[in-house]
Amino acid sequence: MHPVVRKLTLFADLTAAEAAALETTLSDTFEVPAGKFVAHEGEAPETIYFVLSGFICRQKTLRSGERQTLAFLIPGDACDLGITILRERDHDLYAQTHCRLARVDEQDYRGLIEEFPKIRMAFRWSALQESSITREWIVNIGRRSAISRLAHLFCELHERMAAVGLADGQSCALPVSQAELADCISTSTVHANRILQELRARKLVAFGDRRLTILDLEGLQELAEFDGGYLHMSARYKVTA
Amino acid sequence: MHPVVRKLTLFADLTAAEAAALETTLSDTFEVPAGKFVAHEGEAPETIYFVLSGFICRQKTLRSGERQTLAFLIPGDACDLGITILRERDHDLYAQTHCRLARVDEQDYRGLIEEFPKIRMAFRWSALQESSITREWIVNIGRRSAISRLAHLFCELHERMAAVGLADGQSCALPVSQAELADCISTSTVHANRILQELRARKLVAFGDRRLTILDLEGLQELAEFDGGYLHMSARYKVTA
DNA sequence: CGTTTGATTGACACGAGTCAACACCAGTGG
DNA sequence: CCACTGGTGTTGACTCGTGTCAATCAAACG
Repeated sequence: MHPVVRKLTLFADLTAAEAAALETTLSDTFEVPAGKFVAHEGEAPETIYFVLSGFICRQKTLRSGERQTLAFLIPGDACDLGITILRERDHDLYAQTHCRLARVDEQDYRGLIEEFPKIRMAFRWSALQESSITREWIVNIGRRSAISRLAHLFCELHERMAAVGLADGQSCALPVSQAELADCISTSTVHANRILQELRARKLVAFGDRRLTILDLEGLQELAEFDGGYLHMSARYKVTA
Repeated sequence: MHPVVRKLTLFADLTAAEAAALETTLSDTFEVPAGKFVAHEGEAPETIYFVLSGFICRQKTLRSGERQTLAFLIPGDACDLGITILRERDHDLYAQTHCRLARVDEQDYRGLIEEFPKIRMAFRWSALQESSITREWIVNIGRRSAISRLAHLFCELHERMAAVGLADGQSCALPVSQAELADCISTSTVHANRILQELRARKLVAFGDRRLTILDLEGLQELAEFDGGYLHMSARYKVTA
């Protein structure tokens, strides 16, 4: 199934017609090699992007050169709906891995959601979910210990990957270096390494070879104080009408 | 001028008809005493709120009882546009001060933005601004020292207050205890106190009596590495058509 | 007036950053 | 085929920013 269809299906069942229209709108795709920026802070946003495969990071870089990752965008995620009304981007989009993206211009997007209100609702849900995740990152970075932060990040990413069918049991792709994990949880690289070793030593996760495997989900969630409610992915939200 | 009109005017000049329609839609107002929760995590969101006066905080509380503030909502700010499609709120809304809010239900909001596309655009801008602020908080908490964090928070709040006409020169209301500042910048109360004293000693700000006064804006911004671009408030964005 | 809330201060502990070195591996070019 | 390179992971030693605990003080309040 198309990754974006799969994602939106978490909120609402789409008809064949809706899915087809969505795929048509997303037909202008392109690839980005790992390590490239898709867009830079300060640029004028021209189009909306959707992630079809690979990992995209939102991030900012400080004057000191330190980086802070703001979000992971995984296949199915929309990227900056509605942003075209802004004059400048406020952060960078970075291709963590080789990615395939779809480029959609505002007109086509508008046309799509006007014709299919359920798709509009689903995108609205997706945007609310992203806001919620961003807020949870504030809590994570602000109030949890480094080891809990990393545990929480792992819980979130695995749950999101699983939700769009990209997890293999308790394992999913996570093609991220330890330095990049550190940029997510706001620690130094060295400390991220030590924390990761601690998680391994506690037999909570295995991480390496660009994959994350959760060995003890309950233990990990307990350590992270993870409650997936903020992801708003429970089937209860489903709109079928 | 009505605070919400004032806020949206930062993005687009509203006609008299648009302003009037907006005010009509926002006519169902109510008050909340300081210290009360407007809404709790886990509740089903029924309506959208708008802040007419006072300060509202988004926040989450951890099991340990520690709190993390996620955002300040000041007069003119919309609160959770579109949230009614979610099953549960993912965080609390807390009245920092005595507040006057407007309650708008989804139908009325929908009607308003369908009739006035410019208002829809302006709310969209407002939502994008809030997302951007949330991301900047991640950078702030994650990558800046405690003193820079507090300086940055002060820069942001003053600029936002000034933008909606609620600053008196370099001074604005900031009815927040030091413990609450600590909840914003993710430090302990004790450390927030020491940091604040440091800012005072450096003659950068005066803070007390529920007011913030910036004594040296350049120095404060320098310390905070503050660049207001992320607020997307430059007049360049104005839509007059 | 007691009581309470918020601000302030000092002493001490500890989590996390920094710096530096080293191991490992995949390329890459001679 | 081997030396060289750069990126990534790992480790140890040391430093320092912040948290914690506890006490004191001021102002607000019933």
